[in-house]
Amino acid sequence: MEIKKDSTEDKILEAAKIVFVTKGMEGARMQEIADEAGINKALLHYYFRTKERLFEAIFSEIFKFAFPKLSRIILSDAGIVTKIEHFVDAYIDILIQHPFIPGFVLKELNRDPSGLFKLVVKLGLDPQPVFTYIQEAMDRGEIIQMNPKHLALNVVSMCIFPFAARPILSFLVFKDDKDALEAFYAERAEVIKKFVINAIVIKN
Amino acid sequence: MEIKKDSTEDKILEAAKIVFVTKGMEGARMQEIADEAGINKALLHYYFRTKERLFEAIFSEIFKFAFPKLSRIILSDAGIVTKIEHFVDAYIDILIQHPFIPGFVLKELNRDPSGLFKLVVKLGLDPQPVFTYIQEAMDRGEIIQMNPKHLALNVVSMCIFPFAARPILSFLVFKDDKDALEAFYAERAEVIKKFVINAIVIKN
DNA sequence: GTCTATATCATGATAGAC
DNA sequence: GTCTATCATGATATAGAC
Repeated sequence: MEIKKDSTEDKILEAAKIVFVTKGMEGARMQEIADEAGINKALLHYYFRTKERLFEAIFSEIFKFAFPKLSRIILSDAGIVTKIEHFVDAYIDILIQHPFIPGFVLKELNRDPSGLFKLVVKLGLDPQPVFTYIQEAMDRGEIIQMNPKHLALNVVSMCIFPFAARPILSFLVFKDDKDALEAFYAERAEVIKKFVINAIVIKN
Repeated sequence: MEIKKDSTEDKILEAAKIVFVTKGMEGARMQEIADEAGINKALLHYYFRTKERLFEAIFSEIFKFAFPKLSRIILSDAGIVTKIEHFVDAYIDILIQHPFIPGFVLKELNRDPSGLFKLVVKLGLDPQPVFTYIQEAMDRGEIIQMNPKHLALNVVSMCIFPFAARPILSFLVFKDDKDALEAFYAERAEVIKKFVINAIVIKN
C-alpha cells in the first residue's frame, strides 16, 4: 500500500525543479518532468497551464529562498567588516547547499532576463541603500575609499563565480576529483573573508 | 551592384555566431541563422551537416580567440604582481570587446560541458604550472601565503562574473543606463588590480 | 481530479530540381 | 551551390471519457 504523502501539485513542483535546474528552461522536456513526478504529461498542463508558468514557479521559489537570509544580514547593525564576513559566510553556505543555483540563474538570465526583473521588482529589491551604507562606512574611515559598487561586486563575484563555473573548475583544476572540489568549496568563505579584509582594511 | 566580399561559408559563420551567442545552442534556430545570413536553411546543412557541428565551429572560434593572448602573459617572465596586472588588463580588455563570451560559455558549460572539455584537452590547457608558479612566488616572499588556486580563482572571478551577470547588473544597479554600465566596466581593470594588490602584497 | 487519445505546431534534416 | 518542397520527429496543448 502506498501512502500519499505529497499532493500531485507538490510532486510536479519537485520534479520540475530537478529537471529545470539540470536542463534549464529550453532543455527541459515536459515528458521528463511528468516521468520524474510519476504522472501523465497532460496533468502538467492541468495544474500549470504552460511550460513557461511552471518554470516561473520554480524560478521564483529558488530566488526567494536565498533572499531573506542575505537581506537580514545586510540590514543588521553590525560594523561593515563584520557584516561582510557574515554575508560571505551565509552566501557560501547557501551556495554549498545549492550549488546549481548560480549556473541556473545565469543561464536563464542570458536567455530571457525579464522573468528575473519582474521578480526583482516584485520583491522590492534595491541595492542602492547598500552602496550608500558602504560609502558612509568609508567616510567614517572604517575601510579604504573605493567605489562601493565595485567593492560589492568584487565580494559577490568571488562568492558566486566558482559555483557558476563548477564544471570547468571540476574538470580543469580538480581532474573530476569530487572530494577535492568539495573541500575547496568548504574553504572559500574563509579565503574570501581574509582576501577582502586584506584589501579594504586601512593599513597603518 | 553588390560586391561579394564574403563567401557563403563566412556569412553563415558570422550569422551563426550572432544567433548562437544571443540564443545559445538550444535557443538558436537554424531558420534564424539562415535569415541572418541572408540564405536558405538548406544551405546550412550543405555547409555544416548538422546544427551541432555548426555550433562547435562557433564555440571553438570564440574560445580560441582569448586563449593565446592570456597564455602569452602567463608565460612571460615578469614578476607575479606585474603579471597579475597584465593579466587583468588583458582579460578585461577582451571582455569589454566581447562582453557576451562569459554568459555564453557559462550557459553552454552548464548545458553540456563535454564540448569545452574536448577543446581544453585539444588545446593542452593545464593550469597546474600556473599554481606552481604562484606558490614559488609566495615562497620567495613576493606575496602573502595563500592557496594559489584560491588566489587565481579570486582574480578570474572578479574579471569574468560582472560580464556573466551583465543583465542583472545593468538592470538592478544601473537602471538600464548603458553609458553608466560601460563606464563601470571601463573602471574594472584598475579596481581589480588595486584590490588584488592590497590583498596579497606583504605589509610591513 | 486523473487519464487516454489526438490535434496542432515547430524544428532539424533531406530529396531533388535547376 | 542554391533553392523549393517535404519529411520525420518530438513537443505543447486540448478534448473528452471516466
